[in-house]
Amino acid sequence: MPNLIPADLVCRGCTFAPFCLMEQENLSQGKQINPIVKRHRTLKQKEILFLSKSKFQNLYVIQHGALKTYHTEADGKELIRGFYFAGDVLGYKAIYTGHYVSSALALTETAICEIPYMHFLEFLHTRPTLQKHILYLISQRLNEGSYLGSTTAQQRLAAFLLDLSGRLHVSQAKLEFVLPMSRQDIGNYLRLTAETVSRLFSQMQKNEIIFIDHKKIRFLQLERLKQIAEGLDVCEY
Amino acid sequence: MPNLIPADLVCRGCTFAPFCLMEQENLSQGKQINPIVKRHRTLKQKEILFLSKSKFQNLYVIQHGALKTYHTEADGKELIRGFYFAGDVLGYKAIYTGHYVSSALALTETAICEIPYMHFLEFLHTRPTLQKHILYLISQRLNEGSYLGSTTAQQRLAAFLLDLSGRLHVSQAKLEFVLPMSRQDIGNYLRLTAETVSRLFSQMQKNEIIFIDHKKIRFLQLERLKQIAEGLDVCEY
DNA sequence: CGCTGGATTGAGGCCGATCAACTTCAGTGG
DNA sequence: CCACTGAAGTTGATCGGCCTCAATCCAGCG
Repeated sequence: MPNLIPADLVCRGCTFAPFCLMEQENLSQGKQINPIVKRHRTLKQKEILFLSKSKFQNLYVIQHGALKTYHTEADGKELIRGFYFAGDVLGYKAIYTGHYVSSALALTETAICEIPYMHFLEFLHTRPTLQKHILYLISQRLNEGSYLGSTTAQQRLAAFLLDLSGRLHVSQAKLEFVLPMSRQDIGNYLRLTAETVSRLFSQMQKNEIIFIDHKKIRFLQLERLKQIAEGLDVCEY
Repeated sequence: MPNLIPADLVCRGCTFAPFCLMEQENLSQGKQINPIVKRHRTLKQKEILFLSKSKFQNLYVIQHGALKTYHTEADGKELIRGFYFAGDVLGYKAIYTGHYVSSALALTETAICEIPYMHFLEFLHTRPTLQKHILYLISQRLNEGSYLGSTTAQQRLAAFLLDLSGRLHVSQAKLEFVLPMSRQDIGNYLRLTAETVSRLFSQMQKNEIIFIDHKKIRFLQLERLKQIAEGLDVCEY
C-alpha cells in the first residue's frame, strides 16, 4: 500500500492532500470505492503528459518538477498558456470542454499523480464535505495570472518573477532559485520576445534589483521588484 | 411564490437553472432548506453591485442586462477585468479569496438573482448529483478570455467582438447587436486605448468587415472576422 | 573538438500610445 | 425652442516601447 505513507509525508503541502487523506479514512472504514489516485508516473525532461484535443480523462497533481502547457496556433507558432509546479493540478479547463485544451510538457524531470476524473466525482459523492474544498481550489485558478493584464513589459516580468518565487516555495531568507524554463518560454507566456526578456533581465541586473546568471536568479531588492510589478517604480537604462 | 414561474420560463438558458429546478423538487418533497436565491434585485445604469475587497457572501446570476468588473490600480487608473451578461455568474473568484477581487458596476439596467454562497453549499450537500454541474460551470470560466493573449490589436478586437456576439446570444441570421460598453471600456479590457479601438472600428468598416454606428454593430463578413481573430488575415489601411 | 540550441547585444522599423483638435450627442435649464 | 455643458467618439501628428533581423557568445554534449 504505497498510498499510506505519501499522503502524510510526501504529499505535505499538496492542495489535493485533503482528498487523499479522506480516502484513507474511507478505506479504513471498509468502504469500497475506486482509488482517486490511479497511479504515479515520472516524466523525463521534454516528455509530453497530454496533447491538446486528446480526450479528457484524468486530472494530474504534480508531486515535484515543472511543466508548461501550450497551444500551437493556426499560424504555426507556439503559445504558452501556463506553468505548473509541485502541488499544482493540471486539467481543470478540460472539465468544461471534455478534451485537453492545451498540450502539457515536462520542463524538468517530474513526478505526478494520475486522478481519473470519474473516480474523483464518485469519491466527492461519498464525501460532500470536500465539495467546498474543490470549489476553493478551482476558484484559486481563476485568480492566477492576473498580472498578464499589466501594460508594460517590466511590470509583467517583475510580477511573473514574484509569482514564480511563491509557487516554487522559495525561501524568504535567500530569495534565490532556478528558472525551470527558457527565456523564450517566459517571453511567450508574457507576450514578449526572448530578446526583450533578456534585455529586461540585464537591465534589472545593472540596477541591482536582481542577480541573474543563466537560469539561476536571486532577488536583491524585493521591495523594488514589488513596486515595479505594481507600476509604482521603473528601472531605467 | 414568484420562484416557481421564473425557473421554467424567465430562467430558460440560465446556467444556474438546474440548481433552481432541483430546489423546486426539494420543496415539493417537503424538504426544509434555505432558498438558494435569496432575493431578486434590479440595478440602474452605473449602479454598483459590489466593491472590491468587500466581504464575499453572495454569488450573483444575471437575469438580463450587462455588468463590468474592474480594479482601480495603485497608480489610479481603472482596469477592466471582465464583462458579464444574461446567464453569467459573478463572484467565483471570491470563493478563494473570501472577498470580491474586483468591483462590479451595471452598464445598463440589470436584473440579478442573489445567491448566498453558504446556502448554495448547503444545497449542494443535499444534491451531490449537481456537484458535477458546478465544476463544469467554473471550469468554463477558466476557458474564457483566452484571446487576450493574442499579439495584435486587430486580433484581440476581432476575437472580442465574436466572443461578445456569442455571449449576447446574437441571432446568427442578422449578426447585429448593441455594444453595451464604451470604447474606453473595450480598450481597457483589451489593453488598448479608446483611440486605437475607434481607429480599428473605422478600419474594419472601410474594409466592409463590420458596419458600426455608435454602439450599433453588424458583422458583414463573419468569416473574415474569424480569420482576423485567428491571425490568418489582416484588414489593412 | 565541433556542433547545436539558448542567451545576449546591437541597429532599425513599426505598431500602438500620447497629445491635441474637433465633432457629436445626451442631459439640463432658461 | 435653443443655449449651455460635459462626456464620448473620431481623426490627425508625433513619439516611444517593443519587435524584427542579425551577429556574436556561451554552455552542454556527442
